[in-house]
Amino acid sequence: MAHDRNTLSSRRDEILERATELFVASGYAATSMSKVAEAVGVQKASIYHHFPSKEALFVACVSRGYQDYTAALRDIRDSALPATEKLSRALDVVYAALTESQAGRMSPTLAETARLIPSMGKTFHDTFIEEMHEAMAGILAAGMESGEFARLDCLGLEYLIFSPAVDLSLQRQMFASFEDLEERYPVDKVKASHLALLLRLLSPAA
Amino acid sequence: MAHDRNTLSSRRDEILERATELFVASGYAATSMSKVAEAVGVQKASIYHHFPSKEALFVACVSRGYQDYTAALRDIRDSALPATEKLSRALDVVYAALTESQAGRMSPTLAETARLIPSMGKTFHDTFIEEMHEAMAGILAAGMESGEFARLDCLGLEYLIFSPAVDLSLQRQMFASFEDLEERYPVDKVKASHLALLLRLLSPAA
DNA sequence: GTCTATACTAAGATAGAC
DNA sequence: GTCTATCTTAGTATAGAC
Repeated sequence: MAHDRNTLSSRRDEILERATELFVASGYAATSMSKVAEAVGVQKASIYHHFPSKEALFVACVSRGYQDYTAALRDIRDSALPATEKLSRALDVVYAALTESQAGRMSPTLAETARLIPSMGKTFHDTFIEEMHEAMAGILAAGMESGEFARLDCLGLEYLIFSPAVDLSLQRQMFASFEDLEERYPVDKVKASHLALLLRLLSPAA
Repeated sequence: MAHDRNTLSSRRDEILERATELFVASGYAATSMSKVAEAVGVQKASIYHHFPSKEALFVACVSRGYQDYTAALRDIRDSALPATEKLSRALDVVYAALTESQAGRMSPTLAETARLIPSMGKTFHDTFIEEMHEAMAGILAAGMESGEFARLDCLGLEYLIFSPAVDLSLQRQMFASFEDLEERYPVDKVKASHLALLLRLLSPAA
């Protein structure tokens, strides 16, 4: 909220960076404050000078990293593009957020942590899920209004749009150790197939 | 593989039952062997007489509970029903497996554990995901063959079928503490909307 | 703001009596 | 097969010097 004077400047940012890497790699429980300290190259007690608890550190790690994506989705919604183009670009953002970003690659950890730390779940829901769904709903509504999309039930429709990316993100993490990960869970192929099917479904011709 | 003489008979089964409840409620890391022992009403050392490690106990908990659903899906595939009816019943099974069963309600825990215990991930993938996808692929192929379904790209299609249920299961667990959980993430409504959209998408008329 | 040192707790697991 | 007792390790977090 105050200091973006330098890039990855302060010790605090350095801790967030290393801690995020560890949470992504090993999950919440298996990431100890000792390991974070070791990765940063300071003593454990120093971490506690910057963050009051492990929980607070984790929340801080998750909070950075989604804003860019929600903002990008809102920009698409507010653009003057054709609805099909909006949808295509929106899918790009959703898949990027869930499979490329560090926060997205924490999906299993996030899911598991959200219920154990209710405040975590609430924050994540309000600042990411709600934001993304709202922007996507706007894109769909505009397309239906203009006649570019068929008028369909939006409840299931939003699941058809978001869930494949969520599921793919999850499976890529769950089975990250598989040798044939990229053949079995290929982001670009799934996204392309997904988009084609959505456009067929949304086509007003039928 | 050997003993289904009585229902929930042995001490071993009792341990599995209580441990599963705890894993569902608190996740893997927060469920200690002490708590399992306490829930069963025995000493911790006794648990180790039945299971060599916490990891083995967890694997055993997950392994029981999915077989019924994969079998049910195969039965639907092998039935003589119309393709649309098969799909409808298949969705019932998928949503039940993911939102009603104890194993399904472990979805965040399972996701987080699968990558930390690669053997877990492999087992889960081979005995559940692969089985479910194979049966569903059979249902779709038969429908396309008979002309009841349009011939569509099966990669994205399988995501459109499974992922909404996966996502819903996940969110219901992540946000289980929300007061408006049932209004926000209603299983029956989502399932119905999901099915209607799938039938539209698969309609060969277009 | 970082260090050393340590308090405190609890985990997974084992030994050996009964 | 269950118990009591214990080993070993490691975690989160804090106190207080520098």
